[in-house]
This record gives sequence, structure tokens and C-alpha cells, in this order.
Amino acid sequence: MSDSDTSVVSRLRKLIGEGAFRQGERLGEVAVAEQLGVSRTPVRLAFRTLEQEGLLQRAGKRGFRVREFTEADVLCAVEVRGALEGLAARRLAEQGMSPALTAELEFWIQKGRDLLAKGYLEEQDVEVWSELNRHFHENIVGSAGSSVIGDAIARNNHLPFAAADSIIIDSEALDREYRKLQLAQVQHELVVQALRHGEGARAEMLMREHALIGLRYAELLDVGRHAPSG
Amino acid sequence: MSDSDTSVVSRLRKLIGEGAFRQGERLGEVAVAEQLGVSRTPVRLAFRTLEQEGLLQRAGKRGFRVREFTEADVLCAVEVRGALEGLAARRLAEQGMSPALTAELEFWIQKGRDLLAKGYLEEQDVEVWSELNRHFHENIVGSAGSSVIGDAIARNNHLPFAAADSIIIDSEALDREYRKLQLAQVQHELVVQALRHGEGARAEMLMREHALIGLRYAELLDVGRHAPSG
DNA sequence: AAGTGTTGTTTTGGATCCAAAGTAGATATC
DNA sequence: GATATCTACTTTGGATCCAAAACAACACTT
Repeated sequence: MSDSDTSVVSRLRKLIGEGAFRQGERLGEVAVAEQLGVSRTPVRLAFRTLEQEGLLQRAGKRGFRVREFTEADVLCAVEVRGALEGLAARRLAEQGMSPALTAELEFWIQKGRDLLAKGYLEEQDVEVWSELNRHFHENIVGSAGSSVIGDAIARNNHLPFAAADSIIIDSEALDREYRKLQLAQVQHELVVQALRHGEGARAEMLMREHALIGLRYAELLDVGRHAPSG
Repeated sequence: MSDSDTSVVSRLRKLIGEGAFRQGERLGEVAVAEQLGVSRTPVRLAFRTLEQEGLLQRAGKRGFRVREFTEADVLCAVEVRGALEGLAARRLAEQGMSPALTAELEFWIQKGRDLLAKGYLEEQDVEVWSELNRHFHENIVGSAGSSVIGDAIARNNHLPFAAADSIIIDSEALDREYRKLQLAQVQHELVVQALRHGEGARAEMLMREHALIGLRYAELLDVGRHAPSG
């Protein structure tokens, strides 16, 4: 509704994501309110929202604390996104794609091809990829016939490390990121191929695997870099 | 925290689930507050929680409205639960089950056998099954190595028709429900079998199918009833 | 010495007040 | 007659006040 209502939520979300609070730290309403320069009311509202998002946990009978995340949680959150996006892809393949949706997906696929065509990655390309990646995923999830899947994914994505566009972090090693995006692009194209052919199981499996690219492809990419020089 | 804080949430949740409000109806803070006999403050807090749970939607710039659910939403919510519980089962199968967990699952399986052994269903058996079913599912989801999956399922289950124990509605046709529970029992046993053997893919698939029992098994059960008499 | 009861402090929950934003209705103007 | 603007009313957001619950420290009793 008003700016500050949602803004307190997103400001807190940002602070938590940045690690401004220790994991498990207890958050008092007054302390946070003073820190953000607002009264207790919007903070109280925000705490309820953040609790549901999974970023805060009730601390016993009184107050909230910052949710602690293990490495297993991170992996699980990514797998959850994969499972849900895979479900969306399977449903979409089974119900068939509209020409408009096919064209839309092809458009973003082409954008990816264009981006990677020059053979390397520049700093500003990261933002472009993030955009097209977001559109690609949102189009698939949003066309699965019900907003329930999309809502579940959105809730999962509130965990800062689970979102699809958290692929890119390392803007130092751009050559390495380039190879990662090449793989992501191939996966995108294969997903669309499977969707067009109505191959539900394949679309689901590809989408699920695609979710893991940010976590499990690290060694693969390093091997790829060393092989040509060795 | 206090009773009424959570109680306003659950009272509203119940009212919405019972259809006390029309789908899409706009909910004003003052109106609801008066109806529940509290002030606006706890209602405002509850609205934020219910929004995150997916039961309320923001109505443009002002206020909230009751979320409208289509039949596709119901099916999707059940499939989402299946996908997530399937993911939990696969992870559990791959990481291996502790002896304690195996014993626990066997315990609830045996309870199910006992319940169905007499060959028919009584009114009070429904509650017993609901209990053991809940324990069975919670044990699997809670042992998947991270609470992230369980949280996602819990959020999904806030949709009143999506929860696992919404299997049973029809306490009139107890013979029909008996056959349904027989199938559910078989599925439970097969899931445990797959889990014990570390068959991740099979466990996942079985769990996913199991989620559909409340929706997709209707005709099958009717056929089963008519076949012996024809 | 251990456990229990009491008191004081801290923190949250609920109610109310005020301001701001939004909506609708009416009037005036083109 | 239609559109635009102004005004009055409705509804929500933010701040503050008060009460109640929880936690901690201390003292008292057994």
C-alpha cells in the first residue's frame, strides 16, 4: 500500500540478505524501529511478512530471530525451485504452448544467443542476462495454468540464495561466467525444444537440472578452463 | 505470541476456508475487526500473514480481497505438494534412513495395517487415520535434511484444499473411503520399501502419485465398487 | 544448597488518535 | 451531454499510549 509499508519489509529483507544481523540474532521491535527511523507499527507488520517468507523465525514466546541457514538449506532451496519450475514446465508441455508463448520464449532465447554471440562477456552484459533469464523463467511459470506454482516459487525465492537470478555473483572471472551462461543458454534452448514437442518428462527434468547450475557446475567450469591450456 | 494474535489469523483462516466470505470479496480492516470483536491492529497483522499464505490478495492500492481459487488452482496445489514431498522422499532415499526413522515409519505403517485389518471403516477410524497419515508424511518431510522443504509444504498447505489430511471428506460413503485408504496404505508401504532400498527415483515417483489420491482416484474407486456387483 | 516465590524490568500485544491517500459523487464548464 | 475538477467521505498507514505477558534477578523458605 504505502511506500514505507512495503519498504520496511524490503529494507529489512535487504539487511538480512546482506548479513547485517548475525544468524540467529534476536530482533527487537523497538531496536529495529529506531534503526530504520520508523515507529514500531510498520516493523511489527513487516516481521509477520518476513516470518512467512522464512527469513525470520519466532523466538519462543517472545519476539523473532534471524533464521539460520545451513549449506543443506541452500541446496534444498535450489532443489525446491527446480522441482517447482520442473512441475510448471511439465504441465506446460502437456497442455501445449500457445503460439504467442512460443514466440515470447523464442524472443528471449534469441536475446541470449545475441548476448553470447560475441564470444565473451562484458560487465554490463550481466544485467542483460539477468533480465532475459527472469523473463524466460517467469513466462514458463506464469503459463502453467495456475498462479499457485508461481506463488510457491516466489515464496521460495525470498530466501536470498534461492532465486534464479542469483546465478551470477563473480563479476571478476567473466570468462568463467561466460561458460556458465553458455550452458544455461543451451539448457534454455533444450527446455523450449522439449516444450514445443510436448515432452513433459524431458522438459521437467531439464528444468530441474537447470536450477542446479549455480551450485553444482563449479568444478565442471574450472575443468573446462584448464583443459585447453593443458 | 499472545493468543489473540495467532487466533485472529486462524479464525480468519477458518472463516475463509469455510467460505464465510465470497471469493474475491474485499475485506476492510474495520469490518473484520468488528466482526471478530478486536481492534484494527491484530487484524492488520493477520492480513499480512494471510497475504503471504496466499489466502488474501492485495486489492490494488487499497486493502485486501479474498483470493479466488479455480479448479486448476486446486489441482496445482496438490501437484505442488506431490512435487515437494517427492523431492523430500528422493533426498531421504539417497542419504539413507536411520534405523530410528525406519522404525518410526514402520510403526505408523503397522498402525495403518491394524486400522484396515478388520475389513471395513468406522466413523472414529477417520481421526485415527488422519493422525497416522500426518505422522507418516511429517516424518519423511522432516528427515529430508533441511526444513526448507517442510516450510514450503507448510505454506502450500495453508491453501485449505491442498493439505494431505484433506483426503477424507465423505464420511457417508465409508466403504468407498475404506478402499481409498487401502490404496493409500499400499502407497505408504511402497514408499517405505523404496526408501529402505535407497531407490530415490521410485520413492519420489510414488510419493508424487500418492498426493493425487484425493483428486484423481474417484472414478477408479467407483469402478471398484460396481465391478463385483456386475 | 536447592528450589520456589516474589518483584521489577523489558518487551510485546491491543486500542486509539491523527494524518495521508484514495474513491466516489457532485458541480461546473466546455 | 460529456468531461474535468473539486470536495466530501472512506479507508488505510504510522505513532503513541496502556495493559499484559515474559524473563531475570533476588530473596526467602525448607
